[in-house]
Amino acid sequence: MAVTVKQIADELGISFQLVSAVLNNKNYCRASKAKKQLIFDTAARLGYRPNVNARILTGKPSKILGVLADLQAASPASKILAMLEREAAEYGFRLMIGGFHDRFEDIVSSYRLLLQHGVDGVFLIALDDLRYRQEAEDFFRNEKNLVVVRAPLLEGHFCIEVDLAAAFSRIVHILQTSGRKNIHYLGQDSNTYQSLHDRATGFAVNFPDAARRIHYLDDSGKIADGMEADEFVEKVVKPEKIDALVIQDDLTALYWLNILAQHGLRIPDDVAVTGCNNENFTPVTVPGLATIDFREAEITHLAMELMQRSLKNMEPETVKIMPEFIRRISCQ
Amino acid sequence: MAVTVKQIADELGISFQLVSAVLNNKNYCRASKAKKQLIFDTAARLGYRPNVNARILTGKPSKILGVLADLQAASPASKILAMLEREAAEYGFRLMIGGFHDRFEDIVSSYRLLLQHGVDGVFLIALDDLRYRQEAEDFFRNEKNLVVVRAPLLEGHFCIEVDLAAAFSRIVHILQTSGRKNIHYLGQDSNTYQSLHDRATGFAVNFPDAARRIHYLDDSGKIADGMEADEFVEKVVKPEKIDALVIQDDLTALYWLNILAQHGLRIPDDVAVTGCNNENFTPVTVPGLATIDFREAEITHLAMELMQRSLKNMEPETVKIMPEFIRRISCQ
DNA sequence: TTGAAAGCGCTACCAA
DNA sequence: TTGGTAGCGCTTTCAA
Repeated sequence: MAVTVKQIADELGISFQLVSAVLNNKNYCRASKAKKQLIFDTAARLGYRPNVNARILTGKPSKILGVLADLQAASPASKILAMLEREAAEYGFRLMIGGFHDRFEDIVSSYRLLLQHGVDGVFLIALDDLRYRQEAEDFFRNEKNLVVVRAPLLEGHFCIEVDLAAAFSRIVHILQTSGRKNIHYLGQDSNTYQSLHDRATGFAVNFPDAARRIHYLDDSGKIADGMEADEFVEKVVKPEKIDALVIQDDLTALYWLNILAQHGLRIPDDVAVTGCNNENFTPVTVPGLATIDFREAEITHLAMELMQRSLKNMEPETVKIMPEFIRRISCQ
Repeated sequence: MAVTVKQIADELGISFQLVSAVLNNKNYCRASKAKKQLIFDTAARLGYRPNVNARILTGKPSKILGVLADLQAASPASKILAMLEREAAEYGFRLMIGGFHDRFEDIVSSYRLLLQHGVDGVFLIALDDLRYRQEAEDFFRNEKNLVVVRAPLLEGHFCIEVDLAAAFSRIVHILQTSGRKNIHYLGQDSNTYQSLHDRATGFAVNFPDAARRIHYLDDSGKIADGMEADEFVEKVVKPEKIDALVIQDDLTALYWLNILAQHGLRIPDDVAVTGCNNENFTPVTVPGLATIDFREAEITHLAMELMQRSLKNMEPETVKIMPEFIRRISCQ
């Protein structure tokens, strides 16, 4: 059995209330120095650990933060969770996970469960699905202490916006500056996922004729009109002299890196290639793959910062984070 | 403010005890059918959610499971966490995270904190560091409901052993069967990390002359004796006619895939290459990289299963999981 | 300088 | 078929 304040009190023949007051350094406690020391010592000796649930019950903050995250999503959500745990621990918070995937009802029930456990606040991470935007807006409207990370910006809440559109626009700019003349985009169609949508949008702002430069991929890796990757290289990339491919993510980029090489195109000499996500393998591809880093460390640091502000009842705000372009040989 | 049993009771002019008894379907409750229905309806209408902390305080299980995990570790820990969350949710459990990294004190304090929150049990995941083996053994000796996943097997606890040694031994066997004559191993030195140690050990059991077949890498990617990778290919791989390289992980394998290709060696014709971890990029390397899958789905399923048994006070046991070799072109 | 009392929301037993 | 009582461990106010 865990040690309680009462046991410490009994041990010393005093009241448990005094013990509590002393251990929490309460200003309403005027115990003598000697007695204080005695209490501290006994607590340490007995290995006293306050019962968090009892404390929460009296209305104190739980120091638990909920994390609503789509952990099945692409890698950044897991990365963020890992770093967030560290960050939260620094401020004395625990993380409780509420997973969801694909169904908005799961988000709702996960969120409710987190509240039942008395979490002080909740991070919403990587709710990337645009179909739930309105529902989320409605459901969370009156909730307190919600910090939204990489998800649809929610009115009235603290949000961190990872500006993928700007990042992709910047890639185009860099490619243009380094002399690329015919820059195209490869990625999945973006009606559903905000982060995919943003990438294509960011790419597009640079071109009046963006439509013909954007080639959508279907789930099997083919071009959306049914064309195989090989065919695409021979019938589109080569004849049209495409000299730069901006690709939605590193995994897809790695795939195309290889396809292009197999067709005799040299990277970056003939075609520059860029990816996104800064996956662990990008430094060791051949050639090293230029990519975009989300700056998860900054994101999680900021997320905790915003959570603190929220807990202090400060006014909600949206902060933009500019992902970092990591230049590597594939786009020299 | 959250709705309480008392509010429901007041609303209906009855006692809150009755409400509690009815809502929990207690056998000691003999309320009339009509009243029961009334209580259920009112609870639903008011959106009643029981306060978990109060419930825990009365001694009921918290339905919270702690996860002690090194989230900074290589990918499998994050994967396992994500899947474990799903699995736990199926059985009505929440997960609370206690991170640690590199310091055993962190494990201890994280563990204590989890206990303070009244977790029903704790998963210990990816404590890979052999230096802590003894400390862990001692510290956890008398703890209850600990399920150890992919970590040093702990006496007296439920453990899941991912048999990497067997998997690496099996790779060697497969390579031999398919005619490879001179199989070598590349990986980091294994004094500290159990999982690295296991790989080399599994490789070694097949050879009386294992020592000369194992080449340790230092942190910078060089061979431990200071030789550069390029040099190694020219001075060792080619002259010694090494025709298979078993490599500790996929990322390192990808690196060597490229090094070998740059030196004119064909894969798999001249040299077969295998990795480990089943990282997302292995299907799209050139050629596709043979690898080892930890079978995280089975691991997490089993982990929950063992946790349930532990909660039922069944006898601790250790279950082995055999990782799956995924054959791809790199080792045909 | 200290202790008694009340209360957080809930469960469970017992008496009516 | 129901309500009273007690108690989980803690915090805080108030009285001594």
